[in-house]
Amino acid sequence: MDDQLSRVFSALADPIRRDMVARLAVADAGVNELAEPYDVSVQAVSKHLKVLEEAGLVSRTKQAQRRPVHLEAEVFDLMTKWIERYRRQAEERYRRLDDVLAEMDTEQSPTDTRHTERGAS
Amino acid sequence: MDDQLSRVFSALADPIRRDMVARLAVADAGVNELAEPYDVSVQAVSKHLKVLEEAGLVSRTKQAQRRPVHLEAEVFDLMTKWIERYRRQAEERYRRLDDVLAEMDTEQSPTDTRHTERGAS
DNA sequence: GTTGTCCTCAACCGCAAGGTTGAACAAGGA
DNA sequence: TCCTTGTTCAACCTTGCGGTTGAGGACAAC
Repeated sequence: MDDQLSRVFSALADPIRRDMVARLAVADAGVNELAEPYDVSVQAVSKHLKVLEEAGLVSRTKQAQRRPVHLEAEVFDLMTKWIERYRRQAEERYRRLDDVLAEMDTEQSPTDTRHTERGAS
Repeated sequence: MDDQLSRVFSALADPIRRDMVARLAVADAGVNELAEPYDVSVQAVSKHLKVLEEAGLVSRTKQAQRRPVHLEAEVFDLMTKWIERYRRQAEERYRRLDDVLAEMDTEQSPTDTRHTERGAS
């Protein structure tokens, strides 16, 4: 858990933290406000926020005695880049494999053995 | 750690597992082959693969006594969708905020810059 | 058969993560 | 001043994760 990518993925592995990110995408919020929907203590939520902050996903600005939490969307790019890189690489592999198979089947009927694409929801 | 999204994020939070995914994007591989570069036992790597498999990121096909590991790229879409959704939402917020600020600038004197908080709604 | 290779299962260990409660701190309001 | 609100810190507990070693199962080669 040393590099940023690990911290970001790890931070988003928790359902509560993902939900907090989802809500912070709509509007900034204080800790109490954030803690309200969940069945855990405010201190637990404060810990979750610390994790998100250390991952670079949120920032807290001191404002009076409140500490509004703000979503930092830039870190998302880090993940997206990582994901897209290897997904594209894998898809490229399949494409090449399909080419090879197609070449082997030049005399035969062109059966499409391509992998299912973009299924999940 | 019940839903798939949590499993995927959690699986990719580990540097070794991310590296295995990176290598599997290039070519399928056996467990020993995968374990070779790392300074851990083969059993540990086997456990890592189990985590990746339960996250739906890889599949293992029985082939003789070997069990080649294959990367399943579809699950990446699950993450990308989640990430893009909230990033877009956050960016939309900033865009609207900028519009509001621009509107305030056009209607008021540009010396009024003390109110810079990015408040909710 | 026996051996060797590849892999997984089981039991264990150390440590960090996520939860709790109780106390403390900072700042506004009475 | 004292009280209330919002938040964090500290200590603790339990669970799960990543690592180990040792044993065992499946299959190819001999």
